[in-house]
Amino acid sequence: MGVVTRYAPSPTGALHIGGARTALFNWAFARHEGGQFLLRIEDTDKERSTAESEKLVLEALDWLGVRWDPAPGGDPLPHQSQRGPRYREAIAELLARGHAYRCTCTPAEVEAMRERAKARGDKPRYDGTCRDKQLGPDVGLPFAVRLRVPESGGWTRWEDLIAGPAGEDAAELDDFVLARTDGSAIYHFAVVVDDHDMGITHVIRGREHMSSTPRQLLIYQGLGWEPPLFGHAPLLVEAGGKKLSKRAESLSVQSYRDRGFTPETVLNYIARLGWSHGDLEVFSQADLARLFTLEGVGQSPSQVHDDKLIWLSQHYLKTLPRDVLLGHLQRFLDAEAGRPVPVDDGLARLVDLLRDRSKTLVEMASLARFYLRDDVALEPKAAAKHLLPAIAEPLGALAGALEKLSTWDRPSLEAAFRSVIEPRKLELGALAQPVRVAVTGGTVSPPIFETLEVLGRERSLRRLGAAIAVAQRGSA
RNA sequence: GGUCCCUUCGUCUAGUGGCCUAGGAUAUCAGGUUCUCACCCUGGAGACACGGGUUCGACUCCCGUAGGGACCGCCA
Repeated sequence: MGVVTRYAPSPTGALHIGGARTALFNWAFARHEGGQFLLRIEDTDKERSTAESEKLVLEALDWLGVRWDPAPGGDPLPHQSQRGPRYREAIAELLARGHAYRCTCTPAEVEAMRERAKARGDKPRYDGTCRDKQLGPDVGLPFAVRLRVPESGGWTRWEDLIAGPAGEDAAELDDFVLARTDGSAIYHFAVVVDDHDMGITHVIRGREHMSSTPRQLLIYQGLGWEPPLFGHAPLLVEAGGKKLSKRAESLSVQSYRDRGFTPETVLNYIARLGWSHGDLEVFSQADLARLFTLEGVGQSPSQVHDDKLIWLSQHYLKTLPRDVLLGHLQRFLDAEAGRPVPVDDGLARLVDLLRDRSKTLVEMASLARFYLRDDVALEPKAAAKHLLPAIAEPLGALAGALEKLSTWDRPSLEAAFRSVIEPRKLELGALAQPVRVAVTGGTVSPPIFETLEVLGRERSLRRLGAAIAVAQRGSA
């Protein structure tokens, strides 16, 4: 029987990178083992679950390229909210087997007994008031259903695929609720039933779920089902060391996208958070499918820092195939230009020139601004420094030489520059920098010949002319 | 409070008793290259939380201490 993993988000907000990593680990493990990776929406909390959140989560997974397989039976995306009847059936089964019982204690009463236990210095827990009452379905009072936790025994031991030997004494657990008074199942129960029904063989999730694993094991036990194998990955924490908050908007997958990181970058980044493969740093999605093992997952929490993310971003900007890069870049180009931008030959070449100089797609689009728009303004500081009267004459000479050029390519452009600087004993930089300011408005751009070549004769000469006028006025 | 978990350079990590005067990456610093910015190249600084054991030998095993964290709901 093959490996089947799953990711089971609750749609209560955008997918943050902690969740994305869990999804990725499950995906990568399943692919590596030649198994299946399933998705399930845990929306039993009607208060907090929203369709918009679900959309955000799916969109994030899609953007990252994490694809899932349909569940047994063909449902591409099971929702817990649709499975109420099945949970009731399983609850009835557990009741019938004597591993659960009806409890008529009200939440207020339970709260009170917890308080009393705490006051005594004991662990706050349900005291078993209804455990042996043998209450039937006809008690006449609203009732919840609780698990009958075995008195003793090493029931909750398991060999964690990541953490190693784990578990605790069942005596530490109290008789927790499985079904609410309205008959609906609580999370721990729904998860067990779902994982069983979906044929999940390996549950890979965050460490925060580790201490609830014993309870789930007890449910499997009560139902007489074989539990899956568990692997609990260390948490992702914020830069300060705090747990990732659901409200950490800045850590949502979408926010990384909007900051101009490519999906390849984000995927690689989260893969290396808590997982490693020797000294390798760069992994494509295909690499992950090939190399991912649970042995490579570490034990300690990882902080989310931008350092390596930015380095990876730069790496992918430099190495991604041109069409892939342009696909990612398009929306940033459009935003920078303020209109839909057709990607012509010149723009494609410019993008190649920008690969080495951009940390993000946002920066790349910004550096392309001089090409995307004709309303580029001269930066005051740059103009004040580089467009002085003394440069007006050489710039004029250059404009004249450029106008006479029969071909507008790198060698011709360079020859034109030489014809101006050599007789005047100027350094190339003395002329290049003013020209750069003239055509891009600022002091940063790709090498000057390439910049002019890409911009084209018309636009270059027009901007040069305007700059010469500025230089002449310079100190006057 | 209880149970459980974690602890190697700032950060991500390699390391499964001798290969470790602890490796890589990133960040940082200094040089080089250069028409700007970057890229790139070279070099520097930078860690086994602490204390006890076990052992011929401990970053690696055990115990304790400290620090950090997760979980203890008719939330997921």
